[in-house]
Amino acid sequence: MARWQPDARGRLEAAALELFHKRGFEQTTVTDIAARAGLDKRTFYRLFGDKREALFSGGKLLEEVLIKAVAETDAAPFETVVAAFRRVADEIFTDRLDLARVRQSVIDSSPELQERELRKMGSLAAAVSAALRARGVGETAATLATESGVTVFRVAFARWVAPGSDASLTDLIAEVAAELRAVTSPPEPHPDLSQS
Amino acid sequence: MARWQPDARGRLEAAALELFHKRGFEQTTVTDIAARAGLDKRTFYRLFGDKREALFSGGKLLEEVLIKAVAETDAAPFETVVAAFRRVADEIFTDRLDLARVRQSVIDSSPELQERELRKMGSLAAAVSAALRARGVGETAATLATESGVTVFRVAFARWVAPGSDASLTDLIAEVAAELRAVTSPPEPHPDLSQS
DNA sequence: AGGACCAATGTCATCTTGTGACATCACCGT
DNA sequence: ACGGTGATGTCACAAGATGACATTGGTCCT
Repeated sequence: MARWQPDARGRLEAAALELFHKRGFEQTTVTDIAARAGLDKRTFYRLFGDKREALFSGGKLLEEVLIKAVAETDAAPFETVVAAFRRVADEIFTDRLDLARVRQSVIDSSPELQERELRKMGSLAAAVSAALRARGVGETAATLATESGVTVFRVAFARWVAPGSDASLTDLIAEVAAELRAVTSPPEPHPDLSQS
Repeated sequence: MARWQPDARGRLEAAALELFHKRGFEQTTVTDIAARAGLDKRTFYRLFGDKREALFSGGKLLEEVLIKAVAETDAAPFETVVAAFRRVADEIFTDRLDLARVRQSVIDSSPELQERELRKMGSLAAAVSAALRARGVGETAATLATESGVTVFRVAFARWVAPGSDASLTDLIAEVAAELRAVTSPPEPHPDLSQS
């Protein structure tokens, strides 16, 4: 059973991350990636929809864990989503800070990759929202709770990978969630009339 | 001054919207668009960065109006952003429902266009957040208020263009903002112990 | 054993996107 | 009139993406 090297997909992902990091996304050709993995360009396109997708295969696991957590949690919508993201932080991102940093630096360097990341977040949000609705949450509440939860996760994630940071992602998510609650709280009737 | 037909950019935008709508985004070639506008493919790429950009030129005006509204409003961060979007709704989207519906149907039909729309929203959010920070709002609060405001706008906009809807975008934004506040309010300590 | 079959990969051809380099052409001010 | 100038057209080409077909070992069935 040694006709081909095993795990072609994994080799291509590793090669892509490496080359994107070293030369930049635009300067890396799909043929380069395939060659470094000992494969052909055509094989790359059989395993990935396009050049960017090699960086985003982990999204599937993320979505699965998240959906499962939502389905198993019984709380108010927004709290459920936040709790689900905290569980994801524990189960998936702990011990992967270095990888996350490299990956994020690559994404930050390319608008094309940022677009794809946004799209992944969007489909993630759609799945979470569907999971909430499956629990009886109304459509609007599900959407708003999900979007707010995703916002919290994104801000917390950005802090987590920022240089010099050392807090755990779980804690950061809890902190940012509290801050969002404060920001969206109904305003004081006359906030400008007194100092308190 | 009739060497060339005037408003090449506008003609290309109209041609792109028409062809994307009639044949679909993928099935429309840049050469098709240029030909229909009586121009050359190369000219298209001088006016637009890529094929999708022909659908998103309005974003610049949107950002300007939004930034101006944020700069001129003096209220809490989230309320400021919501108010700014309501002003945008009045100044830009009123009387453009039909166009918005066509445009949205085109975007909804193509993942590539959805990616671009997400990116536009992202840069819009960055600009709004910067405008808030220029008014002394802290970085985290600015980000969270902006992202929440954008979420409100997106949900309201989706309702506005949905078939059968007839409420004004301004009113929808106010409604959704109230719903988001409700969703992110701190939860009751023991919500399952009594019916109230 | 021997051949049919299969799944992963390679090869080739082709279209489209996007861009650099250069040509064209009518209008402009002097 | 003449040489800029700016918007446009023409040509060439690398890279992304995809369909059609070939290759190649391994598996399974008889």
